[in-house]
Formats: sequence, structure tokens, C-alpha cells
Amino acid sequence: MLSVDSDRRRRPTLDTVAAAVGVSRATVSNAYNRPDQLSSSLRERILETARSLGYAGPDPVARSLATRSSAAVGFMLPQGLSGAFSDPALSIVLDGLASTVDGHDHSLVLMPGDATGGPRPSIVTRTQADVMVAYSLPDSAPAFEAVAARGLPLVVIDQPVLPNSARVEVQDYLGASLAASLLLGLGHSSFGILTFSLHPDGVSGPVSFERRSAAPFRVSRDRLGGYLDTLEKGGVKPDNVPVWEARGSDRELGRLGARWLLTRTPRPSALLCASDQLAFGCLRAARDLGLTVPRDISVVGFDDVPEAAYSDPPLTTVRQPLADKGRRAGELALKLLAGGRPPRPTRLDVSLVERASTAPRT
Amino acid sequence: MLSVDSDRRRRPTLDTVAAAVGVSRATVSNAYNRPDQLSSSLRERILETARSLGYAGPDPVARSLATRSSAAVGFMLPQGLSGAFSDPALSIVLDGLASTVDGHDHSLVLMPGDATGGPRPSIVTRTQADVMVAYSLPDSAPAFEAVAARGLPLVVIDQPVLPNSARVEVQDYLGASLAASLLLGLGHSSFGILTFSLHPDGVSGPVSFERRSAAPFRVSRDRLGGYLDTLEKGGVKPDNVPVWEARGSDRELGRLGARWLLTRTPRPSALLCASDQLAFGCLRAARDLGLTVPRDISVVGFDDVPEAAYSDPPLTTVRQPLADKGRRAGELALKLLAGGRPPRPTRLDVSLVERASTAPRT
DNA sequence: CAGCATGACTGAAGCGCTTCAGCCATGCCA
DNA sequence: TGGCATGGCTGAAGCGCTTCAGTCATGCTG
Repeated sequence: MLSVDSDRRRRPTLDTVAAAVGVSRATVSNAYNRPDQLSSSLRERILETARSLGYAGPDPVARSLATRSSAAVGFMLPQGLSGAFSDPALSIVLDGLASTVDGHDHSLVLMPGDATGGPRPSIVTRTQADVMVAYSLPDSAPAFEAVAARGLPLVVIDQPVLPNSARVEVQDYLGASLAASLLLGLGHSSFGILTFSLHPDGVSGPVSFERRSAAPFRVSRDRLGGYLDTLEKGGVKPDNVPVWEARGSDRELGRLGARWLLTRTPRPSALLCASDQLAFGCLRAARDLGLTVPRDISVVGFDDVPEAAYSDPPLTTVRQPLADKGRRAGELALKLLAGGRPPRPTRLDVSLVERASTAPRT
Repeated sequence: MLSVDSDRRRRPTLDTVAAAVGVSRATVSNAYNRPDQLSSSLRERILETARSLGYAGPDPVARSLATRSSAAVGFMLPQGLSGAFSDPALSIVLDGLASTVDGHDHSLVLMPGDATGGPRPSIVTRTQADVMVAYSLPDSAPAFEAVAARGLPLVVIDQPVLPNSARVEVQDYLGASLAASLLLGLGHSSFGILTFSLHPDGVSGPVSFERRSAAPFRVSRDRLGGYLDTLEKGGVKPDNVPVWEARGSDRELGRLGARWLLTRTPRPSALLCASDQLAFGCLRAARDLGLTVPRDISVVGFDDVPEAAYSDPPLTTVRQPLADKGRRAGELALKLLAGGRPPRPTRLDVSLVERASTAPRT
């Protein structure tokens, strides 16, 4: 049976319908796109005929070519899908973005990253999208050149800072400072820090000074910097603060890192984490070691994902407006699409949410 | 400065490059797509000129129109993005799929669902993709009609059973039976069941018989059926088994449901869950209530996500090969794209993984 | 009743690319 | 030396649609 193949080949087009109804192709097009351009009776007749012919509406690709707009936004991720989505923060941001662009009949094309910290240039070149959104890509991602070469508008979430792109980000450094200050205020003086990737190389482990200062991931760099600088101002030497880098932001990796941090000598009495997921891992690691949070160890996270309110104990963390971040990025994308120039960066507020995972040093 | 707009308008095309080099458009096209059709020196010259002209390669949309292939696979989800991705199982499946199609230079278009349990038909109609993948959509999803109307090949993951589509699914019923048998074998006789959505209406709560039997989500139906039928064979009347439906598969919703289940009279000594996420919620709920797993309560999950091995206690669960599921779906999509007929459904094996969240009834 | 705005529809020019049937040298073999 | 395969390139026909400048009745105004 070859009928399937030939069915697919010989699908009806606008012309088929036009001929069947006895009108011009333009009229059929108008029936779909500009109902006000023809009498509603004729429109009805056209739609009816189309249906009976098995015509499902204007072909999206042809329409895109004619309108020079593919009605899609490309979303560039720093890593593969499963890694990326192990952090619920991304899901929330993406959901905010999707609902915004979806309301404007745009679809979302996912572009997974690889070891370069972003999608391969060839992917970027071939993806049908008329605006790109970068989510927390390293400064060095080759994907950006490809975007520029295509002349596509770009909105950047979190990082990097790029000329001629719209940007939305949060006050990571400030948020981290707030968290560190809180802990200092509670009398802590011995700390450990748990961060997610500083480099896109997929390495987990203790962080050297060089590795830290050369980090291409701004978010990690800022949060880490916020923690360390503030501690230093509080009299804690950065050299005495062990830092563990997890190669992703999920709780198992957090648990692993926390286990290392909590077995340093002297043992930290407070752990600062770059994300809630990592913090959840700390809670687990503490329990594994027979330590009680917050009595023995204080833990703070970053993000304030919904679950932070329900962990055991509820997590003290830095709140960032994740859904807003996505929505705002969506609006910016739409705006650039409409020909707008990139406005000044949107900087979203962070705030400290004190729950039960922090306590005065005993 | 209008230059941005006109820049975007006046981008170089194949013709621009052809004219600059002094060859025909076909030759430039060949330079990109069929290197063997021209001398490598000419090809070099063309590529070089293109670069200097700021030509980023053939326009993806135009190319798609000419080749009648959009090189994209559409992924239809039963719900919005954040809801969908709160279950890590989806991320893993999607990752498997993405890496498969990505290797063949296809991209992935996400189509979020709404309260109908799938993407709106208008989205389906307008999305540029030449094969659709449905992930656990209800039988009733209107999205399917739209797919059929466009004549697009379809691969269905998990459900529903649709004529003329490729399908990959797991032995949900069998898996559930295994889990229930294990618990029966351990001497349990008082059970509670925690399932995710039976209907796409976003309702959480105790499940009536009607609601259960009319459930449009096959996976929930099968797992629930596997549990209940097996229990019944083991002498436990289904009427005596409380069932809670969570409107999604995340641990907070699981915790909520488990709290309800664990406060029934008599209190169940074993909880059967439709997913690991829900099971994690049970572990939490048990702890909240001062109960110890598995001494007071046995808990089993479904999926065997990576974290199941590291929960406290490690989770007894039904393993399904998630990454394989995604990969297989990707291969099927590619095969249909190549003109193949839908093969017989792929049915992946499940197996019981016994860890430490189950114990004999005390 | 001339003049004109209005509504309903059409013709044709693209959008940027792929592909395939040639065409033309060139080199090789017998 | 004639015949033929081969490599390298081109011309032109689409792919299916949007859009815009018209054309042509029709009805309304003065």
C-alpha cells in the first residue's frame, strides 16, 4: 500500500480548495487570516469545503516563509534536558515564558546544550525560530556567535551580558549577601559553600581559587562572590571557607557535596547553597551524619522553589521571582519580535525568606 | 536608528552570495548541502564569500518549504510545563528522545497542554513539525483530531491506543501487580493507594468508583487496576482500599494525599503509589506523623527514578526503562518520517526493585 | 442621475530555497 | 580519432502561502 506516501504527497493546498470553491487563492487565504475581507457566507462555504477536502489550514512552513516569521521562540539550555530539568527553577521559568508566548501563538523550541555550555552552533543555525532566549549560558558559549550570525534578536536570562540583547536577571550577588549576613548575624563563623557549576565541564569537587575566579557562569560566580565577600567583611577569611562545586543542581549532587563539606575540620556550622535543590541535599546529608538542622547546622538555599516551604525543616532561602522571570523574558522576546529595541536590563528583586533551617550558633 | 529593521529585512540570501561569487544559486546551495557536487576550491571560495557577506547559511524555513520537511518533532504534553516537569520521569524520557532526534538534526518543539489534557488544536495546527509525539495524553484529547487532520505521523508514548500510530509503552498493569503481590507476600492486608491524575480536570481528592472506571488516563488506570485487581485476588476487597488522586506527580501533592491515607481508620500498613515522586511524598507524610518506614508503613513507588536509590529509606519501586522509552520513541518518530509504516507497539519491560521501604507486616 | 465611497474579490509578485534534467569540457579507452 | 563516461556547473520549475494594488458591482448622497 503506497497510499500513505501518496496521501502525504498529495495533500490539498490552498489552490485545491480555491479551485473546488471556484474562488481565487487569495480569498481562501483571507478566509483563514482575514475574515473581514470576505462575506461570511462565502467564508463558511470555503471552510466547509476545506473540511470536506481534508485541508487542515494553511501550511505553517509556507506561511512562515511568506510572512518571514516562524512564530517560534528558541530556548537555549546550558545542558542536556534531563540535567536541565532536574532543577525545578528552570521548569518554573520556562512555564512562565511558555504561557506568555503561547498566548501570542508562538511555540517553543528547545535547544539542549552540550559540554560547551550551550547548544551546538549547527543547531542554532538550523532551528526555525525568530527570536532566541538564552538561559544561563556561559559567556563563552559558541551558540551566541551563531545567533549573531543569523541576526536574530536575543533575550538573555541571567547571563551573559551581551551587547544588543534584552536581558532579565536577578540580584544574585545581593541575595547571596543577604543570606551570608543573616548567618553572620546569628553568630556563625565557620562556613561551607555549595555551588552548582562554575564551568560547563561537568566536574564536581572542591573548588580552587583559579577555577572560581575564571568561572564562565555568572550566576554561580555572583552567588559565590556574594557569599564570600560578605563573609570576608564579617571577618571570615575566604581561604578558610571550603567550597564544593556540584556539576548540576539536584539534591543528590547536593548531598554528595554536603557530605564532603560536613566532614571538614573544623566542621562548618553553616552551609550556604547556590540553590534550594542543593540545600535539600544538605538537609539529607546532615541527617545521614546524625546532625540536626538547625541545631547543629544552619542551611540556606537560593530560589525559594515551592517545596522550600515544605522541606524538613522548612528552608531559609533567598527568594527570586521565578515565574516573573520567565514571563518577563517572554514579553521581551515578543517585544523584540515586534521590532522593538532591547530595553535596559530588567533586574528582579530578591528577598530573604527566613524559615526554620537557620538558627543562632550554639 | 532604523538600521536594525532594515538589517533584518535585507539579509543576504543564496542569490546574494551567488551573485557575489559569480556562480549560480544552485551551486551555492550545493556548497552547503552537497559538497561532492562541486570542486572543493570553489566551495571554499563560496563559503568564504558567504562569511564575509554575513550570510549564515540557508534559511531554515525556506529550506523546509523546499524540502517539505521541517526537521522538527512536536512533543505534546498533557499539561503545562511546570506541572509536567515536576515529574523527573518526563525529563528523562524527553532527554532520551531529544538525544535521538538531535543526532539526526531534528529539533524539538514543546506543546504544553491545558485543561483538555493536551495542547489546543490550534497549536497543533500551527506548529511546524513533521511528526508528533504524544506523551501520556488522555484518550479524549482534541489534539489528536488536529494531528490526524494534518495527516502527520504520530508516535504515542504510554497512551492512548490509536489506529495508525506507532506506540511505545510499558507494562504498567504488570508492574503494579508485582508491587501489590510483594506487599501481599509480606503479609500486609490493609492498603492505601496514591495515584496521579485520572482525569485532566486538575482535581485532587479521594476517588469514587465512577471516577476511577471512567478515567481517560490509561497509565493511571492500569497502575490503579493492577494494584486493585491483585489485591482483590489476594483477598482484599477493593472497596476497603482508600484511593487518593493527586492532580500531578510531585512530592508535595503526594505528601498531601498520603496524609489523608494515613489518617484513615483502620490505618493502612502499606501504601502503593503511581510514581516515585508520590512515594517520596509518602515518606515525608509518614515522618510528619511520627511513623517509621518501613517498620510502621511500607511504601512502594513506580518508575525507579535515580533518586529512588537515595531516598530515606531507599525506595522499593517498579522500574521502567525511562531513557529507553524516550530513545525508542525518537527512533520511531525518525522511522515514520522516513516513510515507514507504524510497527507493532513496543512494550518495555518492568521489574520490581526491592529496597528498604518495604518490610513484613509487624 | 452623476459622482463617489464601500465592500467583495482577484492577479500576480514574491518569500528563499532545493532539485533535476541538462549542458559543456575534459580525459580516457579502444 | 571517434565515442563515451565523468566531473562540474547552470536554468528553471516548483514548495504553499501572503499581500497589495487593483477591478468591479453596488448602494448612497446631493
